[in-house]
Amino acid sequence: MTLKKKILIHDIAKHLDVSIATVSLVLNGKAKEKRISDGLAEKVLKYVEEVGYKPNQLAKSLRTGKTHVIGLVVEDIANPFFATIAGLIERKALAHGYRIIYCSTSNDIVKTRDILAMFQERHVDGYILALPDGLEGEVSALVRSGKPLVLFDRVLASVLANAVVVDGATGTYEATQHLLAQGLTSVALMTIRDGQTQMLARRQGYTQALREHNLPELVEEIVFQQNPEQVMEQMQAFFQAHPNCHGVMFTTNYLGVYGLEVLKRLGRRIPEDIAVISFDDNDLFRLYTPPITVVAQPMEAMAEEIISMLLAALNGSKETSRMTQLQMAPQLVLRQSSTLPAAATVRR
Amino acid sequence: MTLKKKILIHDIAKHLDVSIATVSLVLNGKAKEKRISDGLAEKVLKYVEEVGYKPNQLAKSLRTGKTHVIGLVVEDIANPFFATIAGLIERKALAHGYRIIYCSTSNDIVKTRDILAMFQERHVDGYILALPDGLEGEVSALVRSGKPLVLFDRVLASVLANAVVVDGATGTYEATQHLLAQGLTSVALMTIRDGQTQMLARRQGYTQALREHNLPELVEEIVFQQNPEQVMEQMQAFFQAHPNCHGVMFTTNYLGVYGLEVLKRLGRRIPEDIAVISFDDNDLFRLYTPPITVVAQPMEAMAEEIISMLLAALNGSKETSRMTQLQMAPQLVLRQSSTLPAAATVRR
DNA sequence: CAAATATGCTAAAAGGTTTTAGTATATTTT
DNA sequence: AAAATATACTAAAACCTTTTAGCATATTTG
Repeated sequence: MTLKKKILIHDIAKHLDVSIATVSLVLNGKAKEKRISDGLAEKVLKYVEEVGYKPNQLAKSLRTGKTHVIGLVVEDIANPFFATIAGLIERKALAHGYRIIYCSTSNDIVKTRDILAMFQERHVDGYILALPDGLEGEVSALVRSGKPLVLFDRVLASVLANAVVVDGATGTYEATQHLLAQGLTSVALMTIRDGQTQMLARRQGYTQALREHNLPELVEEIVFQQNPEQVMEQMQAFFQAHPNCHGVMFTTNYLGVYGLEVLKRLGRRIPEDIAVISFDDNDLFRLYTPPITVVAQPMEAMAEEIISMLLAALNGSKETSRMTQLQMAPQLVLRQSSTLPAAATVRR
Repeated sequence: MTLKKKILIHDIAKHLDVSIATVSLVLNGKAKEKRISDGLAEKVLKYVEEVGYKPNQLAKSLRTGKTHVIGLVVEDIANPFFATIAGLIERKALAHGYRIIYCSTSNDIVKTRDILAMFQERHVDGYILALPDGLEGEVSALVRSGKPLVLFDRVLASVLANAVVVDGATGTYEATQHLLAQGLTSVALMTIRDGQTQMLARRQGYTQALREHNLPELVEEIVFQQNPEQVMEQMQAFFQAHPNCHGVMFTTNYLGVYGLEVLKRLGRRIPEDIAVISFDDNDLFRLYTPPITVVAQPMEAMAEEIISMLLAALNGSKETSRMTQLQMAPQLVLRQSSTLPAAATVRR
């Protein structure tokens, strides 16, 4: 039960009767470069191993300015989309020696501003960000400062930065086409009232598809940051007000979940009474009765791209830094919820 | 676009023509204690505010040994249970000025050992841990070292530490009773092959209920860390081998999800052919057809207890430290999946 | 053989803060 | 009026590294 005092680089140096600098250089792989003899380097390494010395990361960070920590900002870690992407990012980051410190924004601008300031204070080496609208200034400043940074899921209107997003417009366009091709004439879009770019893109794909069929749009914007019951009430009112709407597309996973609950309460059969498609895939959609057609995002590939983009920025020279904007293709996963029984195909 | 150099405490002191110590003391609220005059204190505060000086957290941490970071270890951040609890913990921690740095263990002992070492290196102030078995030594050492620490979800057999867990035995006991009360005579338990304490408790509750009814156990242990397809194959084989099993209980959310998929593939009707209950609640279970009866854990309350327990340890004196083990009651949420149609009640 | 270069290592500064022990003056007590 | 105490600060050590500039000594070059 010996309260053994934390061992320091100084102790190593003393014991081996060399200077602190020597130990440090060896430990940081600069022995060759700084002409420490192989014999001595080996001796240092051996003793360090023996006593299990680990440099104090705080002191190291203070001196080098590097923390090997990546700040990850998501909308809500409890949201399956973000939880999944966070899990994947974490794993890949860890494999490259980086840790993740994360925060959820709840899409609250003030809270997010605080989070960014906090990350900065903590000297994170890089940022992976899915931000609410309204932080253009902060992010621009960050980019200008040369901090490695990757936006994902959504970008900020006026900010030029590295980004990995999904081509939501094409996703919803194809999904809407799929519904219209079956003869539906009244397809609604359930989205959120918010300027987030990914939501705008998803809406645009829907709009384009309807326009090509000369059909009117039917968009319901869910007021943001209500509690679940309020959201569902709004949806319920919408569906009741539009009994002739026989198809609906939800622009994000939690809207889809709420929507399913509402349709269930209303006793609407899927797809007989109303065809359903949601953005984002998850267990619920896959296993629901009937299984829900979704526009799935390529989670694994996105995580991979995000991390490698960030690593490139982390390792790259400040001077050569170029912004990369990557748009990935989503995948329409057809399931029963959007496939009308043959009889119905013509009816509407 | 001025590349303004980071302002330091030294700059503040110089500009106000006082010592660095004075500025530091004022900033840390020790002006009164150290008898800095009100006038000067105010002047310092004003100027600091004016130039927006923020102390370097690394330097501060190096000096004080406090980082205001909490290390959170979960099994898998993409698992809804852990994602939800993580989200709640994050919010509450933030409200108290603590940040979260998290890692997923995948129940891998070696990986977890690394994570703990990493947290230590990063000087986290406290730990919130849901660990795989086999790290008794590490955690004991951590506890002995006096580091604030709270285990949750599961404890470690031989380790005495703060902990917040759910009374899983009672949860499954009541759930099983509920099934047996309806006349079922063959109820299976689908659990994982692993010594995690929460799983053992859940199994025990099931065992006790069956014993009271003089019925034989029917336990299938899913081999850990297979891929989804393998898990489902194992389950499928089990259900096929036990056609007379008319009730099943899953001991954790992802087993439940896999189970539903398998039962669907097999065309078994719920609850007519087989009644289903799962541990943990989530959107899928709530909205499934039929809705799935669950043993729900009190997420919000657990998060609250975890954080307040950790904060108590963080603020408490080293000397007075007492271990608290808290067991919370889960809630059996009855839904259709476990309620047999009247006709069936007697049949079996 | 002197000068130049290579080799092998180290002293000390730097990174930015907190905190202890102490100093100088002002005030109170005896 | 001397001694004791209170007041208002500050100098410098401490936290633990990394890294630059430089110092001996050994080797090579001209």
